[in-house]
Amino acid sequence: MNYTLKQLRYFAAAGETSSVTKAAALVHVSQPSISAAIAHLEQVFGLQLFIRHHAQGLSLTPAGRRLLGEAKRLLSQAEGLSHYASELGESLAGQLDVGCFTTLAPILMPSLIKDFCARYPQMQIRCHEVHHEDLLEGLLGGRFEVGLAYDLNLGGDCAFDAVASFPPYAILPPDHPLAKRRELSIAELIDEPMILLDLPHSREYFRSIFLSLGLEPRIEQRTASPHMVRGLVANGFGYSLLNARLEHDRALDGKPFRAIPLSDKVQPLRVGIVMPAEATPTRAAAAFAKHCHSAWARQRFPCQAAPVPDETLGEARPDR
Amino acid sequence: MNYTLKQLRYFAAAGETSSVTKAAALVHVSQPSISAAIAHLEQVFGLQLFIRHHAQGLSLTPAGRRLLGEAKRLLSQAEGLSHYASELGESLAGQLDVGCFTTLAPILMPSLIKDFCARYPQMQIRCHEVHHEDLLEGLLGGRFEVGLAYDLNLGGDCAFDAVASFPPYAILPPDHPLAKRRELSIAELIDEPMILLDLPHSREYFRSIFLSLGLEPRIEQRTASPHMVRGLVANGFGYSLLNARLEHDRALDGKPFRAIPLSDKVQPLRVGIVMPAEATPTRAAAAFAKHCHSAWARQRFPCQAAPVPDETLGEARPDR
DNA sequence: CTCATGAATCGGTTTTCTTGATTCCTGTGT
DNA sequence: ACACAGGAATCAAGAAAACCGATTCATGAG
Repeated sequence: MNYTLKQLRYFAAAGETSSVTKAAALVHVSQPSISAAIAHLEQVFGLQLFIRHHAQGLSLTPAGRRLLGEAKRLLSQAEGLSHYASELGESLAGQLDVGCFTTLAPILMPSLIKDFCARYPQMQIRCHEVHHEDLLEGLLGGRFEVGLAYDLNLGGDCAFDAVASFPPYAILPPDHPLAKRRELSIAELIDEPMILLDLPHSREYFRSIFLSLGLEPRIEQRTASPHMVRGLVANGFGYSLLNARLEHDRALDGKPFRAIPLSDKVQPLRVGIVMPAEATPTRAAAAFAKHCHSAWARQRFPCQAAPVPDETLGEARPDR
Repeated sequence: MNYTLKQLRYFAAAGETSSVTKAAALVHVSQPSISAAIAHLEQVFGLQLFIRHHAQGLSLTPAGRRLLGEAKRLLSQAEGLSHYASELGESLAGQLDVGCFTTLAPILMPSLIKDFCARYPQMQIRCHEVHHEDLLEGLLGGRFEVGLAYDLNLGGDCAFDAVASFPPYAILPPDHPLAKRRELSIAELIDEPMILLDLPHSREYFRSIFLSLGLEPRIEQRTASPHMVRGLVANGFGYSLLNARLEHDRALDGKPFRAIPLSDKVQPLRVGIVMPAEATPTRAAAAFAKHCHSAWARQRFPCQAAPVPDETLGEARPDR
């Protein structure tokens, strides 16, 4: 058997007023309740808290007086916990853990974080660069509150809130015969050797693009790194398709390549906020999501993605 | 509406096991109880603590994880309070406030405190020198836990536990004709001028001694200070009766006097432990009371009082 | 001696806690 | 594809407790 915060509260009231009746008035409760609470505490502590003066109120015993201080301290800490909890839910202060798809992170997050923290100086964002599976697992496992990723293959557990759309574009070696074109169709490239960005989900995405046109690419090389793709293309191994575009069209080894929009109507890759489907987001998480939307609307990112058209926005969004 | 320590306990268990069922087993309670507690906390905090994986347990949200730490801290503090309370009641450590009748204090308390603290090194005694009324008020008002005083006129609110008895003795100027006697009867002194120790209760006590013999003293001077009484006697103003005896029979001005036992069968003044009647004493208080008894039995005090004979011991003692 | 005050006690009522049973969902093994 | 096991939510019912109004009891004041 143990005691209750409520009993402590009643005890503290009685200790401060030296009267059961006054304490009852103070905490808006009947006099027997106070009496019972004190009796209960005295029983579980095996300790006399008050000495009763029959028609003259109470006074604390020395032990009771010492306990009163501790009790009040505990009560205020309990109240502090309550405050802390609501702060966690409502305030725009503290730490927000964001999981971001690896290749997207260095392109998007720095300016997002910078602007977000400028707007909410009390907040600090910790960005975790993870792969798709880790992102989902981390979101569901509570390591992150928000994720930023492509909408490939999210399970039903996570809701995707599209923010920007990345149409695929072709990249070619600068000396390629088609490299001067303003736009290209996939059909024109189909016989060229292709470098495939071979990541768990991107694989299937690019495959679906070719399938939708009834074509089959001639895959020359496959690599899991976008930088490697650019390097191979810049060094003349073939063409490739990518979605995220860098500010300057150069591979990491400094060799240039050409990026050319596609004329085909193909499904763009969408980037958006990912959150656990049924979880009610924290105010901070919601603010971050909103910030992503407005950041995209306000300024174009170096990656040059188009804002998501209105009719495709916000689907699969959690309803609270 | 507010939360409960029990709910926090259930939440902590769930947070640590990441499972409602395991938590239920951990705290020996049914699974719906855990579920309900979590739901309640989430409601009052307006904050999602867990995300539920339908057939796969729970995991904490970031907010929940942060709250878990605070919750566990609060819980351990609550437990600490409980421990502290039982310590207060049971342990022989900490502070014990003793109220002692003013004139008795410098005679009795120093060695009592010294021996008590030697036996219980964790304890420290604070001695308050007070008058009779203040002693009773302080005991009932909770300023002291134990009192040491004469048994004069305690109200029914306080119980007296006799420890030692002080038979009255006469003091005379050294050049008085009767000063060389080994003992005296009051009848022999009755025509001499008397110095009365005129304190609230002692007054009536000395009066009752004379009344019981059918005599009336010839009161020459009255003073509220025992030291003053001795000074007046030593300077030849008359005789007096006192109870507490000093180690050396000299007034504060250095003048000697003579102390002579009385041959009359008069009621001695008893000294004892005073405690609120209905209060259950702290272990420390009980230990102090016991210590007083054994100290008296073991050694004679400078005041030369006799130990209380068994048959008069312990009357009006609280029954628990 | 009566009255006012204040705490304890007592029954009855309402609220909350707790629990077993059930349902619902998901992952797994056949 | 299917049954099945594991696990959380839900439900209804019963138990415990908290709460309250009324009463009682003890004390101090007038």
